[in-house]
Amino acid sequence: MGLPLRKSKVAPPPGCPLSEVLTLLRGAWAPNVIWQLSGEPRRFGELRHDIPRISARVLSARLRELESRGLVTRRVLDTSPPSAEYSLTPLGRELLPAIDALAGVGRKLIAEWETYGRLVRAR
Amino acid sequence: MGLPLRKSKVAPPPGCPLSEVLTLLRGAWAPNVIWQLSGEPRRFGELRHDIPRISARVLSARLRELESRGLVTRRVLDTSPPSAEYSLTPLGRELLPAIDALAGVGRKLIAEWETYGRLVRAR
DNA sequence: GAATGCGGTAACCCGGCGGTTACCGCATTT
DNA sequence: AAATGCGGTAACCGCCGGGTTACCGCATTC
Repeated sequence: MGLPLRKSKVAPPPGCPLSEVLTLLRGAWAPNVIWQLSGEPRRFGELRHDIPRISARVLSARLRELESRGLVTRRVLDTSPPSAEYSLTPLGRELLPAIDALAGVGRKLIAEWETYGRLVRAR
Repeated sequence: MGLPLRKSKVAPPPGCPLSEVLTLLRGAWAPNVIWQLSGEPRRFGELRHDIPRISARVLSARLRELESRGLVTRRVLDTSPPSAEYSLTPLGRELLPAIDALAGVGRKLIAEWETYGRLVRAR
């Protein structure tokens, strides 16, 4: 016989908060950009240089996304040719511990995959 | 004059760990699936029911992904028609604190967006 | 015997994301 | 005068991720 459905006890949506913040990290290169900004402010060209395979198009997109969500500030420098400097806002910095936590799990995942031969094929 | 390039001081890649774990969370509905599994084990139909708009195709894909990475176990129950039960592995459970941290930031983000009228348009 | 519910899988299709290329104005360099 | 570097943007384009639909075998229910 089939089993009766058990109703979920956890809150209906994970709350959008998780999804919201994941949309920010989901775009290509987003984590790398944030990571690069975790230290000193960096200019567009520096970011391009430090994330070698990123395209200007996407870098620009990511930065403007993050800026519009209040995680990153853009400051135009009075140089010529004009250059721009990006840095994390305090709000943006709050992501760092969470990112560290994720990275920690990532390390464990990788270690585990290596010890017990990798069954991983998918993806 | 243009500024001289400053070289990045942070490790070249964020280490793949972050990227690795984000690939797991990046697929549609992945966070919701994990969240639902954070309590008791759940069956396929229950998951479909509790994540109303997910399609069977994607639910199946996410579960097999997570299983192949060692985050989820699948147990076939001896009932008829046969049913399957999914639960988080210990490794999978390690994600939960990190996810909580992200959700925490998510809540702050949302709060902030609401207090200071939302400039958010993108995405 | 037909319909229903279980746990999926296969095929099709469409939109959007991201890579590539070309181009912008401006100031310095050659 | 031409080329270079800065910080981008616009247009084009291909791919694949996810939604939709159809279908599977099996056992119980009507």
